[in-house]
Amino acid sequence: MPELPEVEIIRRYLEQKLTGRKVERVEVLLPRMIKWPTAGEFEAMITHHKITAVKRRGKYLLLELDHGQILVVHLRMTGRLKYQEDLTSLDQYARILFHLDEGKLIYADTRTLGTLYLIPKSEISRISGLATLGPEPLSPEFSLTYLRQLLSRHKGKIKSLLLDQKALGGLGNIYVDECLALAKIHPCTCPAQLNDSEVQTLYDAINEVIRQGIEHGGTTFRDYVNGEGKKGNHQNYLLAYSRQGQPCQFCGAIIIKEEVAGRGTHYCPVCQKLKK
DNA sequence: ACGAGCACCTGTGTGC
DNA sequence: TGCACACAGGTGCTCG
Repeated sequence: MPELPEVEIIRRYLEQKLTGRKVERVEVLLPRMIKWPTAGEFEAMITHHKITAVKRRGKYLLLELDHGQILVVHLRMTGRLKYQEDLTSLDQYARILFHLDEGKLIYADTRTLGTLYLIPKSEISRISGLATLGPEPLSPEFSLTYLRQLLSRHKGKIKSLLLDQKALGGLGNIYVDECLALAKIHPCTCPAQLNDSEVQTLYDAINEVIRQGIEHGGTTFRDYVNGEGKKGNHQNYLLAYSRQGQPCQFCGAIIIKEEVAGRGTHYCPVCQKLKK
């Protein structure tokens, strides 16, 4: 479900609500959500500890605790992390409950594909997806030079490169389609074929799409809600994603959907022509 | 190095 | 109405 903008929106809200809170009790309702350590150890090691910071890397949320352990959460497709004052309206798919000294933190997940870890800060690189995460849009590490080098080395399709978290941390299927639509690049384009001005356009598009996604509170189709349980607004601003059959905002041609890199892919066949 | 296929799960929308 | 099937904001594995 959530990509970088959605996770960042959740982080910002949870940071306000959770920083300084103490965990008084943990209830793991579905033990297989916990990848490390065991569910029992997970409960015991978090209990009685304070949350000192709420951070994010790519699509991972990192809740730092006062004893040097970090609660790492990846929401995958349908995970939700919500703060609420009490349990009067508990999510039907609640999988883990954190009872705090003030309020509750709920991990809910419909498809249960999400992953949670508790790991010492110094060993965080044992989570392979985190260790190999590439630079994020809007960060200093994501420079034009970096993107240019990335593109020159990759032999596959541009879409699969942008989805690769080792290349770039935080983009997912929605925002990749949006970046390519804004930059007017066909998803099957061979990255090395892009000229300097197209690379610059793509670079700006990636940053702009992510910036707007955050500004609009993320994109909600069905499951995504922010830390407060509310939907995002960016679905109202999309250029391509889920707009198949509707007119392109730039030229009026009909947006099409087909499979690229194993994912449903939406683009304008006129603006985003494949260069040969 | 890359793509394809599958696995992990559950819910929803579609067509018959 | 019921059933079967495709598909879904992600990632990691195997295989060729």
